[in-house]
Amino acid sequence: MTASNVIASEKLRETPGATPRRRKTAKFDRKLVEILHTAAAVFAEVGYDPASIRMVADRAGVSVAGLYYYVRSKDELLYLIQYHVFDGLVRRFETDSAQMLAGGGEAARPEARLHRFIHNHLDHFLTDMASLTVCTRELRRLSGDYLQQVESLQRAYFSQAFEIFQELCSDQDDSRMDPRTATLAMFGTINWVSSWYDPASDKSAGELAEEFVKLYLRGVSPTDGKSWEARKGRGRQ
Amino acid sequence: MTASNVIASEKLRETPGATPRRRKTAKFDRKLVEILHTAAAVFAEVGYDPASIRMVADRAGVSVAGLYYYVRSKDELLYLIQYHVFDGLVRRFETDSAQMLAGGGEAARPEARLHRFIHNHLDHFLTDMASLTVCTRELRRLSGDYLQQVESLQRAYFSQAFEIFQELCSDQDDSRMDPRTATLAMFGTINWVSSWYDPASDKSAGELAEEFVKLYLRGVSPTDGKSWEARKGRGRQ
DNA sequence: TTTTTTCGAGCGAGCGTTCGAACGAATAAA
DNA sequence: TTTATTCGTTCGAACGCTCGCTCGAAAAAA
Repeated sequence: MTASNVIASEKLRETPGATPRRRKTAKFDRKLVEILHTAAAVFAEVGYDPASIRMVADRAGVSVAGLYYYVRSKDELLYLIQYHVFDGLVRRFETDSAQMLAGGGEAARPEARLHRFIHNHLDHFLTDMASLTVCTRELRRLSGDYLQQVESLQRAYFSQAFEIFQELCSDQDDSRMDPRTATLAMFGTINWVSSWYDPASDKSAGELAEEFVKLYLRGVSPTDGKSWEARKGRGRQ
Repeated sequence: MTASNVIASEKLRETPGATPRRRKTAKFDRKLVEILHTAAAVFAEVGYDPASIRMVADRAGVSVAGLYYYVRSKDELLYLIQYHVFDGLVRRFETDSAQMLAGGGEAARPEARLHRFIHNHLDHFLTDMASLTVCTRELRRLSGDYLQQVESLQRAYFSQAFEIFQELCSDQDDSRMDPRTATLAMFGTINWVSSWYDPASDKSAGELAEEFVKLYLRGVSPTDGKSWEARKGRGRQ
């Protein structure tokens, strides 16, 4: 987390306007990260637009002007949150994936990699629910350069999953699943988690990942699938 | 559509404040519906909060004050859109479901009913993308009585799907899927559609429903599921 | 002293909402 | 037929409020 915050903070200095930008001190970076977490919490609670910069400042224990010492705008606040999350997700799975493929054997199979991908996502989510919630709920609220950079990471994240589904879908000629549809279906499932998950009463990230993987690999009731397939074929409506 | 608009309009008259409320004329109801569609389009484009009442009024071809003749507040605009959509979804599937169960045979099987549920949802979505998009994107933006009423319909909608998954999950003792998790996974998938779907290049509602049902009934690559299940069992991370 | 960090006060803009007056068409009274 | 009355509908203008954001100076740290 600390490592990728440095990246986000570097990103921050080289962003659009190319204004020189204040720099230095580890203390600055530390407090910026603290502010980002506070902002994510506020955004997750009431939504990005209804949340005012004054709410964030109050919760962070600084004045409004003090907040603007760390951040250029409200949009940048959201941008840094989203960039940090997607960057973390992509990087972590990239590392994992390389290891799994290098190791070969069971871990290199697409089924195992799908499991890893979903687990990675849900684990991130449980670790920082506020940020992940903000990422999925305010998906396209930014614009211009901010949006472009975030979308670039989102595309990379999508590709990681898409490649897995391409492998999973290719070993069957008839009634083959479209890997793009399957990928989007899965993203829907894991992104939607933030709208219902309650850490107090729901399953752990590991258990949930297990269930999702089972669901996507073999469906809801494995023995029943084929008999239904055979019997069906009638039109409806 | 006309029928359920009457309902929405009745609902409108009996809502919270119990203020007498203006009434009469089919012309009023017709124009209200037109305004709701315009509002849904604007909300879908820029988001509920960034959208101003003036944007909606302009697009609807009325003045701001003129808009408030039809609607009590911006919140009510969103409430009426959401109420109308969920009411339509629940009612239509209720009717379908009753018919299917009464007819018995193939159509009464949970697999067929799942297909019907998903098709119903996606069909509604393609017919009125703006409204459906607003419904899923601004899920909990309302409060008080408005929120309660919409959530009540959402719960009803969830139950309709949940019952199907309960049947689907029950005929297997070992490695049984949790029907609640499966239901939430499916809602994630179909709600997420509004964030990527492009009617110009993507599949039709029917094709998409077919793919989703296949995916949830038997997973991504049916022949592979079992071999993976047998081989797996190793821990990870 | 120099540099980094903090903030009270306030700017202009845009927001959701309201008000009172007016319009047009239909109905009732003359 | 004309006039008066009503009632559904429309709107220009403005109200109060909150928003994101900035400024210049002071405090704290180096």
